Amino acid sequence: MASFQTLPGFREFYPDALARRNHLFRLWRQTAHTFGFAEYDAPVLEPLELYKTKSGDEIEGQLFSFTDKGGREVALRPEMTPTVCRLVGERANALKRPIKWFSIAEFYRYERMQKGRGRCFFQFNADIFGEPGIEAETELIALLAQNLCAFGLTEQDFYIRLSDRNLWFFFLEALGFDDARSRSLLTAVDRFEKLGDDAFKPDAEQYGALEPSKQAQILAFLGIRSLSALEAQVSSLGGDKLRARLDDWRRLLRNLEAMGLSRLVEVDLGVVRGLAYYTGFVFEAFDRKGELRALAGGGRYDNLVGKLGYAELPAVGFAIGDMTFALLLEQRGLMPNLVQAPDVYVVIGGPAERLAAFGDIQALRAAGYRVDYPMKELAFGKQFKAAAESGAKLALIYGTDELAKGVVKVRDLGERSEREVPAAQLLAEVRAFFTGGA
RNA sequence: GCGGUCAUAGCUCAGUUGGUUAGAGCACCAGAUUGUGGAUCUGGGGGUCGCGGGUUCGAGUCCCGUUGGCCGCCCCA
Repeated sequence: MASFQTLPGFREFYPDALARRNHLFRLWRQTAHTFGFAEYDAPVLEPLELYKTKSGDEIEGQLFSFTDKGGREVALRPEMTPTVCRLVGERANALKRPIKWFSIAEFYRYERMQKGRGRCFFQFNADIFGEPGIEAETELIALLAQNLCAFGLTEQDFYIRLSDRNLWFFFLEALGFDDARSRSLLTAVDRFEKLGDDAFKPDAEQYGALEPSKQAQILAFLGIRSLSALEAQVSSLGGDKLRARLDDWRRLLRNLEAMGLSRLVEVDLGVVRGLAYYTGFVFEAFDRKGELRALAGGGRYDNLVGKLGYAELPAVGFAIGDMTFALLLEQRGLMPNLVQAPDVYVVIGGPAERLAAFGDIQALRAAGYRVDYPMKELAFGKQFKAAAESGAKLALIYGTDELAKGVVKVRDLGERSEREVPAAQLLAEVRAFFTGGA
């Protein structure tokens, strides 16, 4: 046996696996269209600098990057956000607002394999550009929810945690921290769920120990799980920025409630989402059981288009990864059986009958029916077996008798009934079966 | 990058204290079966036991290395 292996972390899609993948893509694409998002695509290979500009030089260690034959430093795309920012930035003045775009694409990261994470994966990405208000967040959170619900997932299977980096900064400012210290504390907040109090150690080492009362306030803020608790804690601090931001929260949650999404969305200020190019609301979808890594994540990133050298343009976006999502669907028994069955299987008596059948086979295929037939001469018994195994609804029988009479025998494989149809009426008969039937 | 664990047919696995030519089920192919159904029976193909080295009269089995999978840590845009 040849000894070529698939590269580590890469995936092959045999027909059954590709059928499952396509099932995800089909519903995601369909859902995005119902929300009025337009699909785009872009290069798999980009200048390395694009990602360094967005995420910093350290990012290179996690990229598939190399120097091409023209001496260019390039990388396989690890995410879509910088690319879509470039696409929009280039034509920002010519695009109708709001700009609502989505894509389904493959990404590459040079990382260690883990459950729900490989070196290549697909993501559904959706972004709205040009809308600074919470209307954009409303639309995207609704799209995220529907993109999961479309598969039969409910509030028992997943939920969306909603947080806000602005609110955190305003809050920490009100507690008397400057911007740098606030960032450090946010890192601690981000890790608190995993590390507990140890999460604050790096901050304390750099800036000195945190006053216990302030840490208590931060932890209380982190623990907020409802709008009313949020209002209570913010009102005690006062401050115009906080009050205005709280109003954004009220309006966003009211929108989501009106859309019937309250059960799916939870206030959770523990979500800050790692590398901080986010500038406002952030949200992540998780499975309810908490067994899997994040299903989806996103948020507002108003500075990124400008940072890449274009005119400032507000933006919100999120992505859903295919691996964790497929795991969840399979766990919940929501991955349908996706066998590709023909509509019609043709049973052929011999070489002369085969030639007669070919004309009809082509005509039926041209009319849009899935038609299959045995490639070799086979006994009738075997052909009917093959017809049954294929999953076809209908068998067409071309035998010596039928040919002599100028008819085709049409057998309903479900009901095990059959009748003879004049050859000229075959297409009409098949059409009647599939439109009138079921 | 670090740690744990595993690797025998396309898949799931068995393989005795190291002992002839490495097995089963499923799947695949063919026949029984040249005019009617997913069954059954019979037969067949498919393995340098992940790869390399070592110990031994003898290694799928023991030892070392390596590659890869899985799980976790770091990271997670």
